[in-house]
Amino acid sequence: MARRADHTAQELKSLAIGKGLEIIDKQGMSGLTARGLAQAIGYTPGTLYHFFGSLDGYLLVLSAHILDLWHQELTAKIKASRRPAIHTLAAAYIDFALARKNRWELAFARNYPPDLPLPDDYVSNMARLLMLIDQSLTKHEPQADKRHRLAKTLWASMHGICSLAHTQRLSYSAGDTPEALAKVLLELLEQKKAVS
Amino acid sequence: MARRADHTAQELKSLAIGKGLEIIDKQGMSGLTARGLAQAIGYTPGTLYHFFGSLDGYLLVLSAHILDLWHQELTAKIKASRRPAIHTLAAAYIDFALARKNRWELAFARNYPPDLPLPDDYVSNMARLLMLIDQSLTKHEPQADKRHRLAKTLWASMHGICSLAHTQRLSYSAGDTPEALAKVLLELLEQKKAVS
DNA sequence: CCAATATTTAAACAGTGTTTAATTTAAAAT
DNA sequence: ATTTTAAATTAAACACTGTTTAAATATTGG
Repeated sequence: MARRADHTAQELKSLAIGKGLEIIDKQGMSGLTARGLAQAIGYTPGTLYHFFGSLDGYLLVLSAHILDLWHQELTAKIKASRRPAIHTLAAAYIDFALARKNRWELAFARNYPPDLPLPDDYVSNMARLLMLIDQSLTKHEPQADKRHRLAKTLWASMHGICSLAHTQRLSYSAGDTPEALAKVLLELLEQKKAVS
Repeated sequence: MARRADHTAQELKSLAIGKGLEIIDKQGMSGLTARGLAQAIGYTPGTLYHFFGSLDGYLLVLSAHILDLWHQELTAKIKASRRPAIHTLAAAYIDFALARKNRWELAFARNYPPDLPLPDDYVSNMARLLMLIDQSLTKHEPQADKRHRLAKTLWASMHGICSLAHTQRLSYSAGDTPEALAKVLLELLEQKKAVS
């Protein structure tokens, strides 16, 4: 058939994204299967493959959407807070990774086959998040190229802290919580300020 | 049967670990299946389940072995090098994560069901690696509890850098390689020294 | 030698992502 | 208005996965 006239191509994609987000929030990554998702939106797996190419293709579109939602939240939080943006961002990253770990796992930690190209939306939404960090570091590093690299380093470091927490590799003994480690990291950053 | 007398229980376990390492090096994680491994050592999947409980159980034993091998390498490298140990360790971590990415992925990045307890060997071997970092930081932070937390933070940061590189989320544009980011991280550490 | 226990296997179970070919529908062309 | 043409949809099968089961086989201790 051409489409069933129930939904346009765009409607169907939105439907799949919305329902997928719901499933992931409730059941985690392992609860999201091609058959399950297809049934939940009233279609069959073949239709998903027709529009998204593969389950990984679909997950990358969903990831881009998650990054977009989160970027909106973050900009609002930065505006609303009186703390330095870099502290707001660090706290928000940890909160996201722990409180919405299923979204975090999909958007930040999932591993895809290397030949599958990342969609433009995913790449640009990720770059936009990195820019938030970059902008919060103007006082620590005025030089643009150095600042950009510093932003990437801090982003990767926060990611590592949350990644180890997520995979149970961070023993919380002696109060070594993700928050505590992030504090150590930001203190290193502050001392840089004091020197330069 | 009781065992076939081909191998004792210990021999069979060693056989499975050795062959699994070989498979992972050559074919990556996706190449290591219960059926494939069983056939490669001349047994059937049930035997693996008898000794390891589950495939995840087996993979954790294999991970502990990988950590052990790598700890030996690192101690040798530190002894052989005249550079500060922390620099040797950072370079070695990146080298391991990139040049032997399949081993790194299994030992450091794989996610297990939260109810499955990590074997003692795995936990202690991981702690031993962390101790190497800790020991290399005595000049940066003489106070033991603070130093331990600093070690964890640096370890997590290096892990994050390699994790993002592994999952293709680190655009290498502008020369932002894992090595370059590690350099930024270590510079932050050096400036701490200058202050305290 | 027999009974108890440990090991091993074949087979089935319940799923997974994906591909195929056939079918249905809508839109475009005549 | 009718016939092409193309797109969307489905059911079914394919080729795997990890895991469980029950039966069969060996080895060990009595």
